[in-house]
Amino acid sequence: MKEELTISKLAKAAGVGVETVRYYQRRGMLNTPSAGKSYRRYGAEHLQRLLFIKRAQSIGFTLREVAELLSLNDTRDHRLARRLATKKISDIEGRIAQMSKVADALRHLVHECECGGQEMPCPIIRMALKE
Amino acid sequence: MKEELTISKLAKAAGVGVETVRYYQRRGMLNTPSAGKSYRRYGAEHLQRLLFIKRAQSIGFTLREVAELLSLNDTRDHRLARRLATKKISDIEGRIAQMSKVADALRHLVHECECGGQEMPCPIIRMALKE
DNA sequence: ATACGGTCTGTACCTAGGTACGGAGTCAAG
DNA sequence: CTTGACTCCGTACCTAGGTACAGACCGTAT
Repeated sequence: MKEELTISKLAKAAGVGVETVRYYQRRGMLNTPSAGKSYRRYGAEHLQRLLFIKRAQSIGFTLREVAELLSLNDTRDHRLARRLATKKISDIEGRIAQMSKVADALRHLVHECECGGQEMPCPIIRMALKE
Repeated sequence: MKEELTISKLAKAAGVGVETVRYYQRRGMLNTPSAGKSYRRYGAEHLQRLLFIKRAQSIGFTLREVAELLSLNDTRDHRLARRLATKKISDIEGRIAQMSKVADALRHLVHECECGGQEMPCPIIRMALKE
């Protein structure tokens, strides 16, 4: 593998800032290649890892969880990875269910609000009061 | 209306901490009744507001947005409340779509991992790399 | 060979959303 | 009337997830 990217190229390729890359390194989520008296060079695996972090994060994983996922990869413990992944799946399902309910409620309220006149209290505000 | 609750009763009723109540007051989201040389007393409307904040927050509104919603309620600007709610709906829909894709991918990977042997690299980690 | 711009290290700062604490006043039970 | 619990107020601190320096060093185009 050619280690060809400087840190700023790497950051740019991943769509993050240089400081963010360093931050992940500080958190131990991204290894820091040795500099050898010059600048560090980064390769495809670093980029992959950064993209992984970004994607997992955008899904709603915290950095701590992302780190956990990454370390599973490193330990090659398939069973554990499966357990975590399975747990994560039900997490996600739960969150989706929650969010669907909320979206439904909001849709209903917007509709109700459109129908009601200006004089009544806005139903969007009242929504949150009842389960 | 009877203003009967002390701050700790109020906080408890809403399921938050006393300090959190004060924090919301500092943020101007909850008014601070005058103490009149004694302890402040809180009523049902304070509790309602606190519950609103909690619920709206659990839905994914930031405190800033919650404050905005509350002030909308105060100004009775239905159109703006609707716009906010509508925007939030598409936010939520987007996140649901994202999360569904991820859940699917994870399910697929868990299956694949269960079928593959220990010797192959765990596919669960590889997931996030491809769209 | 020097100037300009990127890198490295360390530390400081930022927003969001709280949480904790110190010191003083107040309330209510015994 | 004392004691213990609660309140008030101001300020400090905390985690998460970064972002921004400063000062020194490196590397490349001119």
